[in-house]
Amino acid sequence: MLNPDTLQFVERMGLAMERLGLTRTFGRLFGLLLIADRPLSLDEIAEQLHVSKASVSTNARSCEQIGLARRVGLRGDRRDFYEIVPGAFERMTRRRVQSIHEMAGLAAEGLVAVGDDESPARDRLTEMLDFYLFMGEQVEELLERWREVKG
Amino acid sequence: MLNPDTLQFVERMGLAMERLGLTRTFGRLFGLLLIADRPLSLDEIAEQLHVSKASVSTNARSCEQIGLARRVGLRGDRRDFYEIVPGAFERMTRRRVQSIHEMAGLAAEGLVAVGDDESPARDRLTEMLDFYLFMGEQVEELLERWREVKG
DNA sequence: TCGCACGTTCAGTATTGACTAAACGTTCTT
DNA sequence: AAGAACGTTTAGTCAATACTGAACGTGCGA
Repeated sequence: MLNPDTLQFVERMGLAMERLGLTRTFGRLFGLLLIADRPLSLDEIAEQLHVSKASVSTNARSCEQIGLARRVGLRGDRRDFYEIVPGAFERMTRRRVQSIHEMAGLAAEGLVAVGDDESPARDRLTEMLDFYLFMGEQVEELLERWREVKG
Repeated sequence: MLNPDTLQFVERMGLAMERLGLTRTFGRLFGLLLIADRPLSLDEIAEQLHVSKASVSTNARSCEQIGLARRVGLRGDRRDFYEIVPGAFERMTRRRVQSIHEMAGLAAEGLVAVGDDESPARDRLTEMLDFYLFMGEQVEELLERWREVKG
């Protein structure tokens, strides 16, 4: 059973993830794995979260595919156990950097669409392109620096 | 009428925004205002986007409240016209930096929940806290730098 | 003062999508 | 070989929510 503090942590992680465009259950799963002191099986997760095993199965797998969690085996047990991978947060952030690059790409597309003539639209799109190119590049650098120190 | 390129731009912006947790119509509205060479009225937007004026009204207002667009008046016209505010992308990014700080806060909360004993969970949460503190601080600095150069 | 133009709001609708229960396939165990 | 334990898949349900049409309030203009 989870104590009140961890329970609140799990719940808040659910809400936070929801705000990031993911689902609440996914966030809760991620939070649960974070505060677990050992890898958890599907049934354990389902019980703690009060959701069906089917839901846990899909969510855990997508969590794995995104690169935030991984399956591990425990000797003498043929169940799948899940745990958070080291550097999961870095991974998560890299995913978000993708959207920065996407915005830069969109800006370039927009510049083509508005043509070469000077216009407020062109100015805005130029600002957009500059901003996201700058941000994309710099955040990548931040991740590099982090990796050097901690990785 | 919109040419095919701008139409595609608007549509892709809709999809991109959707991926960021906002709605498609909101994204399309934002995209339309971006490539417009003058402020647009509610009816104009509704016509271009093929959505009801009611939907445009709410979306445009939320766009304004977020700080991405603003209303402007045109002489001899009592309609509301909307345009993108300068620095809208910076604003948008600042909103996303919020979630970084939130994650740092969650990590701190998690550390309290797991207690002082050494454990994998504690290690993970410590890594989480360090990472998001680092990122939050550094990205703020990036925005400062951008503002110095461009703002 | 009426009528019109405009923006907002509200109830209703439709769509999306996450979750559940049950069936299924597979792999161990006895 | 039969049965149990697991994970996955799928059809179906349910809730959330964005959008629509219509009514409403407001202020301008004739």
